[in-house]
Order: sequence, then structure tokens, then C-alpha cells
Amino acid sequence: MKHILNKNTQEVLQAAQKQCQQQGLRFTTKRSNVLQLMLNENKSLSAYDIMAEYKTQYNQSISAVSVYRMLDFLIHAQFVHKLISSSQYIVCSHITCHHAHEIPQLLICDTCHQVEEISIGKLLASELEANIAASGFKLQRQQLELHGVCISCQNLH
Amino acid sequence: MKHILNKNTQEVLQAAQKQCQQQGLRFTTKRSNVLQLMLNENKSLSAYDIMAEYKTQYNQSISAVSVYRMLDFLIHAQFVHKLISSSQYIVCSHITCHHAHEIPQLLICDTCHQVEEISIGKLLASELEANIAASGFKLQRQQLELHGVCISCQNLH
DNA sequence: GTTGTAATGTTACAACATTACATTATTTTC
DNA sequence: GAAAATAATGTAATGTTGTAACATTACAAC
Ligand SMILES: [Zn+2]
Ligand SMILES: [Zn+2]
Ligand SMILES: [Zn+2]
Ligand SMILES: [Zn+2]
Repeated sequence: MKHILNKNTQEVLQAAQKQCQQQGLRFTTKRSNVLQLMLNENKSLSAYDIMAEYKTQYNQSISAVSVYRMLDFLIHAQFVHKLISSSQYIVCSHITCHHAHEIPQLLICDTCHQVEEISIGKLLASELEANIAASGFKLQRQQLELHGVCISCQNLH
Repeated sequence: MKHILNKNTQEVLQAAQKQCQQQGLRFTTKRSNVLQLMLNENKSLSAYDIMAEYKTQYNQSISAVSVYRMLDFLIHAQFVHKLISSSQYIVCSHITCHHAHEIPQLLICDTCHQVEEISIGKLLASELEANIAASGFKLQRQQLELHGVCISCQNLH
């Protein structure tokens, strides 16, 4: 399976627009702006970070509530992931990919807040499932969030 | 490796007390009360839940700040786990065990908030590590939190 | 008992998130 | 194209989780 990861902002925005059209979703200017803003920043952001950046980049105030609603939209459209463990948000690395989204495994750098999104392999996924199924437990949200230090930040110190 | 999981409250409290003595930690009445309270409830609780329950069960008000501090203590003593994904707290299932604590894998029921703590196997752990190491990423916190529905709640509906 | 340290209390506030209701923009229907 | 319906956004208030700063109390060491 070939992964063509997000390359540049314009390409991703166009892909997002297209996907919304196909599904009858409204890709409004503000939603587009929020996604663009998140693409520009190369790290995870809190909703309030986004609110502040929006003001800076577009010279227009938006409310926290609106940010949360736009994030909800972007998450449902599968353009954005929420990092539960840090209450932050990050653009999905696979918007321009054409395959189904696998169980995302998010490597979150606690130093620079960059997030690497790698897919958990089929084998590993099924082992995890088996491990869990032994308890009769039925998984709902499938997303692994792992905290640590990225390779760049390791090399700095 | 044999796991003797926590059985009854008294046994666990005594084990906790003993471990604190051995390590020169103070297992104060309030800390003990909080742990006992958490053992009585068979589910994860928020800090504010604990504050309210404390008032109910011990007829004495304690502040949120104190609850957070006691939770910090109990977490450092390895008696309690924090569920990052839900901002809740749960007693470790292995207080009375005598082996080292492995990478905890917490199966969190989103219906009844009961948490099953299973250990991730050696094999699975090393596969995960390898998967992650491929990115040069260095893990810090090792705790997997998985959300879903427990077997009891599946059988209800 | 005095002194030092750890535990707890009090107050204020920061950060993240939701609810309820009003207004504006867009689409649909006629 | 105007009216009605629906979706998006704004505004205000509030809820939830968590921390900072400083005061007080309990306890141990001497
Ligand atoms: Zn993704
Ligand atoms: Zn980094
Ligand atoms: Zn544990
Ligand atoms: Zn359940």
C-alpha cells in the first residue's frame, strides 16, 4: 500500500475541498482558513492557540466556540485528529491519500509538539485486538497516542 | 509470572501502608481515606468526584487542591493510575502483587467507567517498540488507554 | 520546647470545553 | 426572485479540570 503523504498546503486544501463537494459538506472560508492555519503550523495546537493564530493570520477575531465547532467539522471530515492526551489538534497526514485510514498511531513529541502519524501494521493491530478481545472488551475509538521525544529534539539537547 | 490481583480493600490498604513504611513515605489518614474511597468505587473517578465522595463518605470537606496533591502522591507511590484520556483516576490492580509493573494497558468502558488493567505482553511490547523506533522516536510515558464497551455493558442493552 | 519539614488549607486564576440562545448566510421551495 | 427552511457563526454565560502562591497546621528531630 502506497502512502502519498500531504505535501503542500494548497494541494491539501484542494483535496479537502473536493472531498467535501463529493460528500455534500460545506467547506466554508473559515473552515478552510482553520485548516490552512493548522497546515502552516507544523505542530499540534490547542483550540485557543488556533483562535489566537486565526486573529494573527487573518486579522479577524473568532470565538472559542466557533473554533470548537470548526474542529468538530474537520474531525468528522477526517481532516484533523484530536490528541486526547494533550487536548490538542493536528492535521491528518493522509488527507491526500486514497486508501482507507488505518488505526492511527500518533507519536507526540513533548518537546516541540510535532506529531508523526504512523499507521499501525496489520499484524500488530490484530495482535492488539486479540489481546484485548481476551477480556471480551469491544474497542470503540482506535487511536494510539504515544508520548516521547522526536529524533530532532533528541539530537539537540 | 503469577498475578495476584487486588482482592479486598483492607488487604490493599495494609499493603499500601507497608510499602509506604518501607520507602519512608507518609501514608496519612487522608491519603488512606482517598485510596479506600477509590477502592470502594469500582470505577474511574475525576478529582472532583473524589472530593464529593470524600465529603459524603467521611463527612468532612476537602479542597480540590488537596485531592490533586493526594492523587499525585498515590500516583508516585504507584497505587493509582491517571487516565489521561478521560482525566480520571483509578486504583492500580497490582498493588498487592510482588512483581515489577509492566506497561499498563487500560481498557476503559465508556458506558460504566469500569477499567480493566491488563498487561501488554512482552512480545507485543517489543513489536510496538520496534514499530516506533523505526521513526527514531523515543518513548517516554508508556501507558496504553483503550476506549470501548466492557463485556457487562455489551450484554445489557 | 524550638526548629525544620511535610502536609493540608485558602484563594485566585488559567486552560479547555459546552450550553443556550441570537443572528447571519446559504439552500430549497414555491 | 421572495419566503421558508436549514446550516453556520456569534455572543454570553457557565462548567470542568488543573495549577500557582501563600498561609496554616501537624509532625519529627534535636
Ligand atoms: Zn490520520
Ligand atoms: Zn521534537
Ligand atoms: Zn497498575
Ligand atoms: Zn461497562
